[in-house]
Amino acid sequence: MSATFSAETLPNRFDFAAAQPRLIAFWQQGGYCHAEPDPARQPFCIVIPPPNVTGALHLGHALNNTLQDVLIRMKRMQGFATLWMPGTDHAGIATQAVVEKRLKQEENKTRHELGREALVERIWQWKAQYEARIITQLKQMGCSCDWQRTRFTLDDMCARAVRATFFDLFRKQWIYRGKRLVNWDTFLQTAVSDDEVFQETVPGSFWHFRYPVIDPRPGEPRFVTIATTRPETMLGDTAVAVHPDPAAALAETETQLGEKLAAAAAKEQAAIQQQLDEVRRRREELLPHLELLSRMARQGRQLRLPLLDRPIPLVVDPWAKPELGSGCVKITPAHDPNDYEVGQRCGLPMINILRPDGTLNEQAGPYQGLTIPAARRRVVEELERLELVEKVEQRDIELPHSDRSKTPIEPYLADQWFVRMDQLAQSAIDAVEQQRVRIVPSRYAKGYVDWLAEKRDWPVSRQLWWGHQIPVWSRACDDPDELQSLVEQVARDPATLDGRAAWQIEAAQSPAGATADSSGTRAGGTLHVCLLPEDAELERRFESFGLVREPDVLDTWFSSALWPHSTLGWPERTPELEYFYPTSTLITSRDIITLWVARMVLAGLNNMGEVPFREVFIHPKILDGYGETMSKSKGNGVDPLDVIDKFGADALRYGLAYLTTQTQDVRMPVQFECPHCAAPIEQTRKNRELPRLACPKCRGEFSTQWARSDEDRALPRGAVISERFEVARNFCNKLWNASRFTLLNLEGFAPAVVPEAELAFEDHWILSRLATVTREVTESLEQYLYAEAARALYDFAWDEFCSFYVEMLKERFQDPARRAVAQRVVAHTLDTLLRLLHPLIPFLTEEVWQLLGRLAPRRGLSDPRAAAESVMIAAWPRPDESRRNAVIEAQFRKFQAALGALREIRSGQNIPPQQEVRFSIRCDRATVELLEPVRAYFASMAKAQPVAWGPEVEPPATHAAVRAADMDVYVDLHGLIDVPAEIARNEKQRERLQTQIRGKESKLANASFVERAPADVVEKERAGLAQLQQELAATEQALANLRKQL
RNA sequence: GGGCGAUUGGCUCAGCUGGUUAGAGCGCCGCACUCACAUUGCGGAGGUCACUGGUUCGAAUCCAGUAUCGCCCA
Repeated sequence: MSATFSAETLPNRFDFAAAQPRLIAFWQQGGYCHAEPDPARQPFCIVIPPPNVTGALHLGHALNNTLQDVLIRMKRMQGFATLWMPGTDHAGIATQAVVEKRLKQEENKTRHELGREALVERIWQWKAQYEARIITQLKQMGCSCDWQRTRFTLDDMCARAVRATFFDLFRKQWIYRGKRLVNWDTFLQTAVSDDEVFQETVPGSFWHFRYPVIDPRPGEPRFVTIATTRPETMLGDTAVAVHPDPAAALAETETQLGEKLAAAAAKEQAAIQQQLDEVRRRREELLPHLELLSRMARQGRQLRLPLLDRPIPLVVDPWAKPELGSGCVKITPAHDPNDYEVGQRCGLPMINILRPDGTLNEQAGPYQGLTIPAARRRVVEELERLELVEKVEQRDIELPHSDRSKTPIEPYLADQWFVRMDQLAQSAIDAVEQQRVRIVPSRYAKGYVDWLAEKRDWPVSRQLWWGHQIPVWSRACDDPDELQSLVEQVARDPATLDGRAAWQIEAAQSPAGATADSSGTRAGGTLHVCLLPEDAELERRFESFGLVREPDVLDTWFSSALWPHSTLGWPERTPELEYFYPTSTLITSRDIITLWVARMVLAGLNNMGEVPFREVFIHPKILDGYGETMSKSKGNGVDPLDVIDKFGADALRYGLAYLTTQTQDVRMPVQFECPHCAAPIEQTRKNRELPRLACPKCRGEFSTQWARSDEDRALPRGAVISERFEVARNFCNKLWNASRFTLLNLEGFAPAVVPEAELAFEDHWILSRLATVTREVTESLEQYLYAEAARALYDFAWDEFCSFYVEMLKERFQDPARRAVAQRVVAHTLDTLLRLLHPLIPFLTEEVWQLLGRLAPRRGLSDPRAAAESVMIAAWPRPDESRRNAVIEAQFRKFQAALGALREIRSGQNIPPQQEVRFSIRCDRATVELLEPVRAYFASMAKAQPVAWGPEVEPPATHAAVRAADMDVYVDLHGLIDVPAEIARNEKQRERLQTQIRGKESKLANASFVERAPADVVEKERAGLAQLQQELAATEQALANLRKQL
């Protein structure tokens, strides 16, 4: 092992590509990431938001996991028993969708052709592939998860927790089955939740149809007109509604519009006035007609549904808006959410006309078997033939689409399992309102509480094959006696008696809420049995009773909701669960506060009786340069591995943390990188969708993620990266080189206690600054202020440690008398800086830590001791308050100001860098005291030799002057002066001073300012003014002198 | 329609509880490669802090409204 380094053995760039895999292995070998319950220490635990196995991780995940790792690494260094629980999510619908899509593309098969078992097998293969990739990505980012504990939401451990939870809720009757209108994805043939639906405006038609009145009486209309955007749904109509009191409704609308008009801005008034006129016109022309229809409805009059010739009632319901369309509305309870509610209120039958695959069923009569678009065309054609089409309008329609398949959603009446939310939601609201769970930033608590307060029952069944199959076996019995005997049989089964099985009865639908096919009256009901253990024999026994297992699986969020306790072993009371639960912090992005965070809280409270985590930190989202969210489907996604390849994992992490402020989303312009010449090519909305691009620099062609054809795929791939990481990469490199310089100068290092008296001025300064930065960084990270921590370290490491302290060391290292102390202080300073930076840039800091350990295995100022074998387990620095010294820091700022003045003059006078200048400073005695010890640094840092300093210093005959921090710095320009340049510089200076003086003068001329502002503020202004006036006089003098030399 | 957030130099962002000459990085201009680092150093130019009112002696900062953008919920 070499004990010294040379410039040859230490490269001048940090070779992250070589270091990363080596250090990952080193950490793994050390077992530093593994956590066991340890009663001697405090626990600190984070569960990872499990990335879903649909695809690889993108930059958003990189951000999310970086923030977790930063916190985990700091807490580990602070001495907590630290567990970061990793894992992935099966993401039922999303993953099944991608595998099905691929099956269709590559083999032109549907899942039904393949069969349940084979499809699930394929999805497992997909999962294995992506889980491995995700974990590789996390490891390469440096995530210090406890990999031994890696979980998957569909593994046996999670499955037990899911089953136990479902069983518990079922037994409490908090889970039930019911018919509900669901968002049906006809492509995937499953219900999707409201959260998986997005609205999209598409051009469509608005058809006005006439339905004949049955046996109209004299004076009554022969037809009622309704309008629809979905003509085929008329086959499922079970009523037409009219408002119960159209006059009142119109009056109400008119009042509202009147108020709006009075309050509206001028440019909006015309539009509102037009609406108002329209309402008034309607009251004139349409109201009598609507009132007639309303009376007819109350008399129980009926209409004839065309095409199917079914009599349907005219009903009254406030859903029919007199101010819109004809004022009447067709009611299709089984295929429209609003109509469903009307159906419930009016006790209408609900006729389902759809099959799961989106074709029409037997209820559609002659249209049976047609797809929705075909049925729509036929219905319109035939109504036209019957002359029942009044008119067709073209208009834009907001249509719900499935987020998963991107196809239109059909509202559809289906059996679904629900979790009753009233009590569960309330418990989760209380937890946040009572601050047992603290959400940071706190503004996000509002959305959480508002969402839960709706207490909408949670539909948890999904018509999928990939997921936790619902552990319920059911049998419908029309005959009440048969049901009774079945119940008795189940109730006396040993499994029921010993609590492994539970049952409930779903009453047969009453006619009002009846299903479409309820032709006969079912007086019985359906028995549901839930089995707790996964036990084939038990299942067979219950199946022998005629019970059939529910084919549906559970919503993915059902298993994710259990994540904080299921991963720790629940329902078993494992030592891990006892020790680490409740976990400490959850770090996630805002879009899943309701979907996931809220559900974890209520599930944790239900299962554990305790919240799942104490704090939730909500971090920003990463947007591209256009402010759009990044996603692979848009083509603006960035793969963290591409960033790691180009800039290194540390740069990725540091860059992300640097951008994590409390209020802003992260905007990150994205570039392609030409694989031929490495030129960055700005990504645009246009080029990001192309399969191949040509580099504008070298003309070379390359492929993108969209490459499909063999020809495109043969081209080299252009990575998608962001130059925003350059800043972080440069910072890492700067730090590497400062470390390199230190290492190259530590030869002969001998640890020893450094007495206060031996410390140089700059040592006191850097140690004071170090103590301050230590405190700032610790406090910032503990409050999730990542950007602040990163900035504090950036500024300290670059502008103070590198630009001043290391520069000053150059001088000291040449002096054998001062060398040893300098070595001890810099070793200690670097040591502390590495520890502070380690959570952000683990690789570089570990690499340097190891190198430093070879030269300075024992280090420290007051108590030199052996360094930890890895910085990862070194103690987190504690701010040494006794080192903080405001006087020293103020003095140092004076030195910096003097140096700045010299550099400014040098640059303004175009003095060549090699040319030494002589200077003097007029200043008070105290300043002389501090300048004396730093005398030598003026030569090394500004190539300037001090001639004199003190109160009596007079400027040389030919000079340039700068006033800074109560000092007049004079550079002797004898033989060097560029008079016009100096005049220009002074004129600019004069102008600046005059502006500032005018500002202060007018402020002080304001009587109320002088009277009402605090005395110290006024005094400060006066002093400032005097100062400026003095500077101005000096500048004027200098200008006069210079002009004489022209 | 409701809620939340944003709007600061060409770009990306700081600026906490009102008093600063409004800062940083990138980009730009000038100078400099011999001793840690050109992924660097030194200097410089560039902003009436979206708009309109209000509070105040004083507003980028507090309040109200407007506009634009983004997200969430209907």
